[in-house]
Amino acid sequence: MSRYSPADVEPKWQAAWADAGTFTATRDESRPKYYVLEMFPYPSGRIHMGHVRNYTMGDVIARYKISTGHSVLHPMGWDAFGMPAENAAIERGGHPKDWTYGNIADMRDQMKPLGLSIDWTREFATCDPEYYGQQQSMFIDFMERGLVYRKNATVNWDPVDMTVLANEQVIDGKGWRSDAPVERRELTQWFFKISDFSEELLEAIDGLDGWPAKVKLMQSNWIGKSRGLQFAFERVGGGDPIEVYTTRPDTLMGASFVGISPDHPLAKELAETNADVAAFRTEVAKGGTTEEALEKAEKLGFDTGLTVKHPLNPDWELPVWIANFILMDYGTGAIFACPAHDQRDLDFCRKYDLPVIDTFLALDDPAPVGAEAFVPPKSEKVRWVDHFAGLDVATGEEAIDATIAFAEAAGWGKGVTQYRLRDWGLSRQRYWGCPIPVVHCDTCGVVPERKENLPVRLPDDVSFDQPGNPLDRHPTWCEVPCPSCGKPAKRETDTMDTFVDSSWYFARFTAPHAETPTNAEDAAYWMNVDQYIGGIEHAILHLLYSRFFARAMHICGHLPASAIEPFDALFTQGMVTHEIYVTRDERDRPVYHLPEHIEWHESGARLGESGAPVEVIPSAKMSKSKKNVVDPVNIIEAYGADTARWFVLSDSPPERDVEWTASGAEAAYKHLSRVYRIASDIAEAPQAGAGDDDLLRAMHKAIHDVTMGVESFGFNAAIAKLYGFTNTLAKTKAGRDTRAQAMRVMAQLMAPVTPHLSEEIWSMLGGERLIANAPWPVADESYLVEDTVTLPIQVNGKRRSELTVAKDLDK
RNA sequence: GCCCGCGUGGUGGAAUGGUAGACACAGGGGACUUAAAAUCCCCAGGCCGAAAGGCCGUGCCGGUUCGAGUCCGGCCGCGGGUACCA
Repeated sequence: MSRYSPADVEPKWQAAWADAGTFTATRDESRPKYYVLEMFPYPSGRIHMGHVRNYTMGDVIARYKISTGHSVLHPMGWDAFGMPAENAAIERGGHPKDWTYGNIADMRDQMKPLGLSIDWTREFATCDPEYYGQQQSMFIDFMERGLVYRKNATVNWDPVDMTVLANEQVIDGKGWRSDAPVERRELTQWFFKISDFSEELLEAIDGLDGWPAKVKLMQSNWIGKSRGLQFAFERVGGGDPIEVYTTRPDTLMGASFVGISPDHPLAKELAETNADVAAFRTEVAKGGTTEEALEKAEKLGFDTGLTVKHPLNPDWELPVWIANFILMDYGTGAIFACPAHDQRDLDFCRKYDLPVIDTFLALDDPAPVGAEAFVPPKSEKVRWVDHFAGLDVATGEEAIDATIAFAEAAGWGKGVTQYRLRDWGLSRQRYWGCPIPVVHCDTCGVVPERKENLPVRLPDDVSFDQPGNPLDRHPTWCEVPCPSCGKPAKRETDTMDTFVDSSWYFARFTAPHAETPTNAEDAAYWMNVDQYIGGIEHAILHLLYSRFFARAMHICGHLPASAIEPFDALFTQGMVTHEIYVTRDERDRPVYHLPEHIEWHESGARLGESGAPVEVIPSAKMSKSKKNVVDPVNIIEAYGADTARWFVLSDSPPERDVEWTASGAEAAYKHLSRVYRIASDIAEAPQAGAGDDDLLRAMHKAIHDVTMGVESFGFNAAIAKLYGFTNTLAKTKAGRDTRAQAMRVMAQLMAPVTPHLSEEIWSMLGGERLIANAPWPVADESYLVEDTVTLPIQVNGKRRSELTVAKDLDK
């Protein structure tokens, strides 16, 4: 009997699939199509366990769908633009292009031994000019349809390096290289008008039946529809009134002050003549631009000395403050504060000794405000002590509606629907991205490049020896004739956010070599993606941008109306996590270390090289920056791809995070070896022996359970059933033919997960052609019916005994 | 801060509101072997008990229910996102 040897078996069957063209996707109108897609990888250079888990899941689905008669599209590509390539060029020299394409070649080499059912003829990278040229063409289409525009936006500014920083490059409010405190600065940037689609994107969430509820909820909250009251406070002593927006107009009688954003036009105007205002604006411009940084920053205020009149009582004057927690991007950039009913407002008023009007809404009687604000519940009834809108006892919702109606009737305010969703800023002041195909002309203004001049290619001759965007410093690349008037003009040097690249790649896979972004027939046949699989970390941005892009592409004629929701079903796999190992450098900044460089001693974890003690941080998402990554290549070399595939699916439910530990791969290998050994024994057994109903019953149960598992992403449960079926098959006294039949079914049920081993067993036991093309087995229902049922006997909800009875009492 | 998840033996986990811990890993015991590896068999939530059996047990506190790991409310801990990481 031969030993199971993946090193011999796996390449053999990969060659057989390639010869047979088993995974080449073909448009075949006679068969139902199935498009399965995993979120494509960033070419970091090494595949990791998260990739193996992600692509194995997609592969299980793809292979299962092939065996159930579908024409399957299962492509792979590379999300190849982005910062790490530039960082590599800065740190180690070389060119981002060489680094990226080298990484792609390396990763492809690591991925192919996994035996994935990928149609490699459709592979592309987003940094291929053939891809980003089509993207530039669509950008121009979007411009023509008013889906793109320019406006000012805030960026992280490193005042020492004189460059824009990504949020990731801001560490504790300081630039990662310069260590200088970061400032917020306004810059003219390109935007997609995703906010025009707020309502549509929100409403359509309801129809996404194949999406996880949590993702739909996150997207809804992100779009953040709210109804509120917009009205103006008249200035005492004249001047432009201050427009405010509030979602809690029912608290208007508790107003304490009017607050404006530091970026509000009035604040900017005051800063021109008042040095203190200017100094305050500079002070609060410190720090990064993330919502988290803004929310967590100390709440700071500045009294402008201006006052406004309360809309319901002209004698009631409120002070106007500039406050750093008010965002210019949301609402009107101005609010009124009600300390009695909002904790943040209360904290602010206590800090700056502003008036606090005692509770005028209460569950029972009005009570003086202490340290905690009473937030009126939206759905519970509350006594409305002030009767200005004709209310007595009402819910918050009713009070809000009544106040809006009251204001509208009186003519001093109007109900307004607001969305939290902001337009998508796509400008990046970086080299390694898709160039924005426009030209700045002194005469004609901003002019799109002519389509016949696309792609606008990135120049190869750039240097990364100084901070900032090398395109800005390029001596000739920027100098172009105006596409409109032909006079000398300047090319746009901003490149696109890499989210643009990943917002339509799924459509490009349907016709990766087309001369236009998509091809109508191919898009009509293959779209939508039937099953999309990827990490939960993309629940909001990538998926929302893709939903927007599909709509914009439809408007421009690049996708059919049926494809505006491009992903029929979404599965968010959990992440592969690992402990993080850290030491500190001389400036007490963290230095991360790979797991393979750590040694474990009695005293704890130590660095292998120096023996320095290592701080162990609890398991978190595997990431390059934290270096808590494990290389699957070692496992594939030691045990084979099938073992790695089996292992990543067997131990944890696919939607949950899994912490990688070294143990387990060995066990998976032992199990696959055992299955192979049992199959070999059967193949060599004499042609004799009786049938066995128990074995057939177990076989049909396994078909049923595994099919259910594969269809519902219960891969770990399906594998547990296969363990059980293996135990049954190992112990059975059934004859050779029945055992062979059962083992062929076992091979088929395992084939989506362990395709190489399954092919080997299939051929060993007389299966015809390739198992990859064999039709999926169907469970015979008559074998699934149990004759008896066991009933628990419970007394007061506690199990006391059990009773086994025949199901059919007549028997 | 805000939004969204998750929390079950030593470990990964299983369990349409109905016998908690399937299936594995690690561990213990045994068989085979000159020996080891490999393989096969058995044990195994905690506590008490020789056993039969009993009590406790799904992060914590409370609630709904004949019955809660599962549903509801409030905490605690961990993770993801937070618009320039991808």
